[in-house]
Amino acid sequence: MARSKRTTKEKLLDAAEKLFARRGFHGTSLRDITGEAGVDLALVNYHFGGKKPLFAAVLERRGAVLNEERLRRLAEVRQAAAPRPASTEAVVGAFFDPILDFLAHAGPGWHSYFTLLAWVNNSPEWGRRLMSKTFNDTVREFIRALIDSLPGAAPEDVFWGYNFLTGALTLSLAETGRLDILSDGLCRSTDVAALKARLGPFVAAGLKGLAQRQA
Amino acid sequence: MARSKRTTKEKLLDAAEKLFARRGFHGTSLRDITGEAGVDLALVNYHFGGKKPLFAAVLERRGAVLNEERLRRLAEVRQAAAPRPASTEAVVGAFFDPILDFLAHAGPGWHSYFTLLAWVNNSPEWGRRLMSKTFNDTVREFIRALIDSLPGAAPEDVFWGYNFLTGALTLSLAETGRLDILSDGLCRSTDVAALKARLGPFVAAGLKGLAQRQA
DNA sequence: GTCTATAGCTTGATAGAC
DNA sequence: GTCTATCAAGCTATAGAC
Repeated sequence: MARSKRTTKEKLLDAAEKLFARRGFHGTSLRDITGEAGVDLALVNYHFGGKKPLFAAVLERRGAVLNEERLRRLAEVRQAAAPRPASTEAVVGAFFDPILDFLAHAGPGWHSYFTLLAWVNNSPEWGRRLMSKTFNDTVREFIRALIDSLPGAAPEDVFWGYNFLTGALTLSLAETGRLDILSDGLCRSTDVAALKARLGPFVAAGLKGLAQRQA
Repeated sequence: MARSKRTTKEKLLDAAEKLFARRGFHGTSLRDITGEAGVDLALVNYHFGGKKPLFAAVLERRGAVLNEERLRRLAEVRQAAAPRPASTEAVVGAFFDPILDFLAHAGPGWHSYFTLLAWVNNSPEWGRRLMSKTFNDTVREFIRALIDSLPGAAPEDVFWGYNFLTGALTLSLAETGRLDILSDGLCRSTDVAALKARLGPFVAAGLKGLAQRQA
């Protein structure tokens, strides 16, 4: 969609997404956002009713799309494996690949959204309420699929494994640039292909190792 | 140390640590901090020179202690394995255990510090500069040990593996409570023993899986 | 729907008495 | 070292013209 044809609401959502991702909720002012969007300050309250509702709207806008794509891919890998359960690798792929594919091919808006998601997921202040609201149903479905894929695994181990999995993902999405410094430029935190090649294998192996551990 | 014998500087560091961990840098005001500490507002500038230097001082106070303990344990596991390199499991343990042991036994200050570390590590705004300054030397030593423990692994894989490892750790340290909700109370994100039993096995298995992946 | 103007408050920082 | 008092700037939100 051309820049000029975006509505005021979309301009505000795009600008807020970008700036909240970089500096968090408290580090971004409505003046920053309306300045970036090129619209008047008062329109935030007209269209969204305040700063917090704007923040929530940013999170929800792409959340539904992401959930839908994830569930579509999960159904796909389940069907391909039926009547056996889908493999751990396939389930993990259905969870990560929508994000990694959007990141690689779907423009800067999705990029900022994922950085923001990383920020929210790690925030004691926002993480529990906002992440749960948008993602719980989908995530529970994936955890069920993971449990099915790991015969003999204790559910507790899979819940903890999901926690590690999402931590590994979200730090990668935050793209702090720390990987670049630590590796002296050998790795780049913006290299989605390198991430995609490694995140799945790491996590699938980790989950399997966890499932086999002695209690 | 008794509460009354703490110096003003220590009171400010303790209060800042607690509040920055909960709401981040921009979400915490100097009035919040001096109120929590029970000291006058103007003393932040007298003792630290401003809000940002106070934030940096909070991060550095316990960083040196953590680095020292980590390196001590790394030397220990290396010596125990010599002349062979220490195992992946042992290196990963030397990296995680100081944090998990401090978390379980060393009081609320360390607890807040680790939550803050999780926040900083995932922050595009602060992550690169502040984490690198305090932790790069130690982390590079651990990555060297991981490479030695994984014969045939490409260094790129180990750098990415370190990224996943620290992501899994820091999301766990953030204690967002999301795990509790997702698991309907079966797991608690504050359960350090449960975390300690699972994080090492998950990460060691993940690193080994990554090292064996086809290029 | 958009804009101007501003209310009402909080922020980080500091000058200066003690 | 500590405290009072205050400043200039920034903040969210809103009333009201257009």
